[in-house]
Amino acid sequence: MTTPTADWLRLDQQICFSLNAASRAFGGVYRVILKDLGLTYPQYLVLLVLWEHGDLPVKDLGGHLRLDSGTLSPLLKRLEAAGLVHRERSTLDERSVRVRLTEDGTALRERALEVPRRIAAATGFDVDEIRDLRTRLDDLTTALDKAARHPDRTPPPQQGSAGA
Amino acid sequence: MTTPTADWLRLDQQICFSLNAASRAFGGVYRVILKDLGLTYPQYLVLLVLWEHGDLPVKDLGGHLRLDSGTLSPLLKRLEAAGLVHRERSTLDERSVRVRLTEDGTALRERALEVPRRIAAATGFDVDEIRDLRTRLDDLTTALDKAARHPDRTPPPQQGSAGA
DNA sequence: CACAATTAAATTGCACACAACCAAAGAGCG
DNA sequence: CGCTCTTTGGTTGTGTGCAATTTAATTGTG
Repeated sequence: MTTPTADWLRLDQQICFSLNAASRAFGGVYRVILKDLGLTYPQYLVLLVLWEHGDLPVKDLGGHLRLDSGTLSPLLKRLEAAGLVHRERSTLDERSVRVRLTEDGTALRERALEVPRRIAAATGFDVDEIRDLRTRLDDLTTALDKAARHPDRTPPPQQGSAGA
Repeated sequence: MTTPTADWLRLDQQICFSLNAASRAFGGVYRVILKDLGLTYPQYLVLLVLWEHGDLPVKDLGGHLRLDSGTLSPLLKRLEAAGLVHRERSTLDERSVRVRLTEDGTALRERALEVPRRIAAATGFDVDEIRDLRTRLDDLTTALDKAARHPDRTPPPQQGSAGA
């Protein structure tokens, strides 16, 4: 109504594109900072989960990170080649592969403690702003995930959605 | 001060990870919606720019999207194979390659007008919320880009930043 | 004009993401 | 036990994203 349809393609771009750009900008900063540790950003995320939760099967790791085996398998192979984690099949359930930190992987945590401060400094945002932003993003993710599971049960914006 | 150093690795994870997760969640929704148009999300972004600005050299396209030729070259090759754009070297400056929409590429815009409405519906956010979020994300991107260019000239977060 | 420096694209190599498919192992049931 | 179904990881193929290198064209300087 208020916006001509022709402008929608610009408005639309701004939402998703801003998110995409911010995500890649973060990636750029992490890339610089994590280079000292020999890690990529996704590898760092995997280690964060392991440092916090200890040994985990690949399945649970993917649950925490929202990643599937197609992404995690080669990534974990590289972390194992770097000597930071070790993979071993569970004896109870041989389908499951448990990911365990090596001594080097555990030790790397000490050096990683520097990372958050440097990232926070790079953003220039204070803690409250960050927390607020995070909350909104998580709400957005939840809504989008739900929408992705159902194909498109969204009623047109006109008309009251009395259908429920 | 307020947070034990050991918890920083969790706080840190939440900011960047929320952003990353939201970005990928958006990607998932776009993937479903754009499948009808035979486009990926980055390809759609390229077309958005071309629909808005008309013909552009690869360089300017990358400027709008914050992407370099390493990403754009193969992407544009695929768009050209799909018959949506055409590439031709400029006669004035033969280093430059101009990207031009074909008739099919121009016509696709009509069908793309549906996309923003479906995306907006998927988020469940209203226009003001979206705009506010976008503003913050753009601020974040600006800060991060600046920080990425300078290695690490950020003073410790204590001390009032009276410097301005 | 010769020649170094710069610029625009393309190419190569590496690392995600994700869909689709595959194989092995477990679970449930006759 | 045999059979099917499900679960868990792995593999393959496609498409980005980005660093580093290469090639061709242009610009700047003497």
